[in-house]
Amino acid sequence: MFSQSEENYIKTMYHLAADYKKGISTNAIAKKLETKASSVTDMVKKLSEKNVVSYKKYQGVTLTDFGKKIAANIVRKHRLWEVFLVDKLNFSWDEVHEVAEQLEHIKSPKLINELDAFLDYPKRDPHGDPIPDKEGNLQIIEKSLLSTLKKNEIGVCVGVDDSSSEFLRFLDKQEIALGKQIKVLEKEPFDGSLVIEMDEKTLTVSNKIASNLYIQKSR
Amino acid sequence: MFSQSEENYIKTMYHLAADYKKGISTNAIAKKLETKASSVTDMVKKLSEKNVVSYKKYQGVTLTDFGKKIAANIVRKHRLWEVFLVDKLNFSWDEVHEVAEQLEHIKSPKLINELDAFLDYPKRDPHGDPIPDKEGNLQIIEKSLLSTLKKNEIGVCVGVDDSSSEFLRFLDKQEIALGKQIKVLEKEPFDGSLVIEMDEKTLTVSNKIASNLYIQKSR
DNA sequence: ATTAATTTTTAGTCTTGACTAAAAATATGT
DNA sequence: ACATATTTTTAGTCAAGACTAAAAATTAAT
Repeated sequence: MFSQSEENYIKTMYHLAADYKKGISTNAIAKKLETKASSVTDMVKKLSEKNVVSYKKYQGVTLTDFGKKIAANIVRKHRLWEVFLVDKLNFSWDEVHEVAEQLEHIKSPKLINELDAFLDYPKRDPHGDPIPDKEGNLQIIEKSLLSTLKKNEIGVCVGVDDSSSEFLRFLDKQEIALGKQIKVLEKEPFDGSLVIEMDEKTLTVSNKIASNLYIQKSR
Repeated sequence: MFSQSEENYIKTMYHLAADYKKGISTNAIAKKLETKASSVTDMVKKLSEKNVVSYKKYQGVTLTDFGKKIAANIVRKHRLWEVFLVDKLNFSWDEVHEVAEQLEHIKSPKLINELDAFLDYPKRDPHGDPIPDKEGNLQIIEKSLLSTLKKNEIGVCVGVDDSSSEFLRFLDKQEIALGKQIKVLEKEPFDGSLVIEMDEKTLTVSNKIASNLYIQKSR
């Protein structure tokens, strides 16, 4: 059994793993967790003792298979709770994160299995991120940043990269949501902004927006 | 904001208050929390600083009005989560306590208000205990232990005193549940056992059972 | 009313998880 | 390649919350 603090480290390393293929730096972890590198070193040593991570001094950290399983389970819980909050309790997608950060630490296998069933086995959370199954596997879909689509390409909005409240609320205001079909009408080479068609309406989005929206191309 | 540990102390004192009208002993708290009296003294000092309890050395502890409000809110959360677990997630009434002990510490006013609405504003938890409202008030009903009923008195089962798994599972086996109508057919003076009628069937319950079941008398 | 028994508090220690400052290792720039 | 900059680790503290053992206060008993 792991403490909340340990779980937060494990989850953070899981999320950082993609960007640090050959070992996550203690600094990167410290930045994400808003703590100090020295604290990270301490924790990493402890988790190494528990076979959650493998770690050689100065060489960065990687999750073991065991660690990955623990992590996937925490992420599973986090995302299921997000679905619950949005689908059942009228939370909007920019309000769920903090609460799910707390709920993900509740320890009860029955609770999470029943919750999964109650929500009808959702595959993705409200931001479009995949929910790991009980074994920790997650279904990958090929998605592209809207900014990488070419003129006249069409796709469906399937996720966001940045999920800050500001960005999510901006999307709400523009009525951009998961599942919406988007077609690229124009690409402005100068600033990278895009003219897109959505709901039979035309709108312009900046490159910054387009670089934070994931689209599953249709073909 | 209070730590989980502080909240556990506050809740425990709230429950003990009924039995210790003029100050709760540190020993009583220690027993309930399965800790040592010296640890309780430390915590009580801290909570006294925060105006949650009033405390004079060697004289026992009482919750302040502020403390009572905090406590009622924790109990409210605990009991609402219990309703959720039983009504929505197929938990049985003997399985909910531990999980609710964890869930009661989640901090989010919106979460608990929405949960309350989602559950359709329940008034009692799965064991028949009243759920405090947002202001911390709880609706009292007059209830009597089954063991105090007289021959031929009739009532409805509205709660349990002991809510250990063993007792609750025993009740399940006998099909005794909240809302069931019970009539006392016979009282055995020798051992205090009762012959009761329920669901048009007759059964005998020991005094120990009858002293742990609350009945609202009908008249 | 003293003594004895019990309860409560104090004093000091331990663990977890954080911190700062300094030392050690690695990375970078010319 | 070597000096400098950056990153990482070590060493030593700190606070929260628990513990043990001893001291102090209260309660009980004769």
